[in-house]
Amino acid sequence: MTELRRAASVVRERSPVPEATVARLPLYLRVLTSLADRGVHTVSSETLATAAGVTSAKVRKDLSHLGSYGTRGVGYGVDLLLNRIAAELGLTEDRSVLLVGVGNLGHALAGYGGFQARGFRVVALLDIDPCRIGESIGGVVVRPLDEMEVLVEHSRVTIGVICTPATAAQAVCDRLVAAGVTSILNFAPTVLSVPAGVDVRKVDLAVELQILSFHEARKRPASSPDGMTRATAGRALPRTRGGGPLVGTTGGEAS
Amino acid sequence: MTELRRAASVVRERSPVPEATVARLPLYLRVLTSLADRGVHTVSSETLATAAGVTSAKVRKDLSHLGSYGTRGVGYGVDLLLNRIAAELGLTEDRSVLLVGVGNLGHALAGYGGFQARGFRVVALLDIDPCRIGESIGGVVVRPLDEMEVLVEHSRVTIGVICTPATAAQAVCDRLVAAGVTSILNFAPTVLSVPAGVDVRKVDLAVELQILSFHEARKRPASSPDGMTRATAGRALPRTRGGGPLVGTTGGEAS
DNA sequence: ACGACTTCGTGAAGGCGTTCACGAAGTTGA
DNA sequence: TCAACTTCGTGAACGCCTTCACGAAGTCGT
Repeated sequence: MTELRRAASVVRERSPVPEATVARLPLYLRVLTSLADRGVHTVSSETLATAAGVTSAKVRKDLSHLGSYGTRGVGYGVDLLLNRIAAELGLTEDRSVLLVGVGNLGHALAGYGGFQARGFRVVALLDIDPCRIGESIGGVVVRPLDEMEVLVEHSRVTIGVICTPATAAQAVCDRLVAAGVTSILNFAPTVLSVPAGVDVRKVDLAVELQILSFHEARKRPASSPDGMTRATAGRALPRTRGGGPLVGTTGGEAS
Repeated sequence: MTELRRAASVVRERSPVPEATVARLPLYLRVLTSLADRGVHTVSSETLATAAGVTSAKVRKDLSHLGSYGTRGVGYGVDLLLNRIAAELGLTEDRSVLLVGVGNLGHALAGYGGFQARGFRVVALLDIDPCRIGESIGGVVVRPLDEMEVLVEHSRVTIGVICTPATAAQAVCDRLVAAGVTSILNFAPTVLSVPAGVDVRKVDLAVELQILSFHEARKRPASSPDGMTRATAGRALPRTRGGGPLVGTTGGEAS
C-alpha cells in the first residue's frame, strides 16, 4: 500500500510458495477437478478444506500465496482456481516421464492410469533384462537401458522414475542426471546422491507401513505373549535371510 | 513423584518421540541392517547420517529420544541400536497386513518383496472382481471381499492397505474399521475419514510427480517453447515467471 | 440505498523441528 | 596415570509452518 506497488502485468512473485503449500496444491487440484466435473462453480475455503481434509485457515493461507483469487462473501471460482493451480504446478504443458526398471512395481506404475489422468505422460520404459524388452505396457514398449541417453535427448524428458532394485538405483540415477534429467522420483529403498539443481523425491512403501506399525505398538502395548519380558538376546528383526549377500539388499524388486 | 511410577522392566516412555523422528527411524533401520550384514559393529552419528542422507545432529537428536544407546568417543553399537529401533517401531512381533484391491497397483504391492523383507506379512488379499478371486500372488490367494470380517477376526490383522479405485475406498475403509483394523495405508487418490483412534497414511503417486513438476516449472520458465535446449541445463535461479497462457487440461479421476 | 451477513486475506502468536555449539564421557597411547 | 582425542547428548537459538483472530470487501434482501 504505502510501498510502491509494482504494477506490472505479470505476476511478479518472488518465490512465496512454501514447500508445505506446494505439497498440498495437488490435493486442492484434485478436489477442484472433482467439483468442476460436477458443475460446481464456486467453493468456499471451508468446503474446500473439508473435502481436502485440512483446515479452512490453511486453505486460505495456501491460496493466498498464489494471489487473490477469491471473492469475499462468495468463495473461490472453481475453474479459475483450478487453472491457477495447474499453472503453478507446471501442468499446463504435459510433462514427459521416463521410467526405469519394469519389474514388479515398475510394471504397475507404467500401467497406472492416475499418471496420465493428471497431466503426465510416460513416454519411455527402460529395463536391463532382455526378457522384458519389447513388451508393451499401456501402449509403450519396453526398451533396453542403453537407449536412455537417446530417448532423453529426443523426447525432452525432464522427470525420471526409478523402480530398479536398490543396488542399481544410484548407477541409473547417475546416468539419468548425466543425460539431462533434472527431477527424479525414486522408489528404490536407497538414498540417492545427486548434484545441486537436481530434485529427488523418494517413496518407500515399507517405510509407510513401519510408521503405522509404530503407532500400532503404542495402541497395544506390546503384549507379552508368554509372560516373559522383552529381553531377547538375539536379533529381534524377523528377517528370514536364506543366503547372506555382502551388500544389504533390503527390499528391492523381487520378480 | 505425583504419579505412581511403574517399575516394570519394560521401557514405558509415554511418547516422547516426535513424529518427524518416527518417520526417520525406518531410514536408520535400513542403514543399520545393511551395516550389520557387512559385519560392522559400531557406527558414528556422522557415518550413519551420511548413509541416511541427513545431518549428524539430526541423527543424535533423533536417537536421543530412544534413550542413550551410544558410547561417547566410539559411536553406536549397530546391533544394539538395530534392535532398539526395531522394538520402537513395533517390529519385534511381525505385523500382519491385509490388502484390498488387487488391481494394477495392488497386484504389484502384493508381490513386492520389500514388505516381507522388513517384517510385514501380507496374510490376505481381497477383491470384489470374481475374475481375480482364486489367483495366487506371492503364495497368497485372492479372496472375495465378503470374507474381510472373518479374516480380520481370525488372523488378527491390524493394518489394512487400500488399493481400490477412489470411488470404493471410503466404503472399504469403513468396513475395515468396523472389522477391527486400526491402521490404514491408502493408495487411492481420495481423502478417507475415520473415527478417532484409527491412523491413516496416504500415498499418492501422482502427487509426488506434481511436486516435482512444480520445481521443474521454476527451473525452466516454460514460456519460450523452443529457447534453450540443454546448453544451460543446471542453474537457473533467476526465475522469471511469465504469465503463461493457461490451458488447464487436467483430466478427471482415473480408476 | 443500506444494513446484515458471508467469506476472504493477513498480521500475530504459538508450536514444532532443525541447527548450532559445547560440555560430558568415554577411548587410546605413552 | 594422564593428557589428547573422539564422539555423544543436549540446552538454546533460529526458522518454518500452523493456528488464531479480525478487519476488509464483497453479496443479498428489503
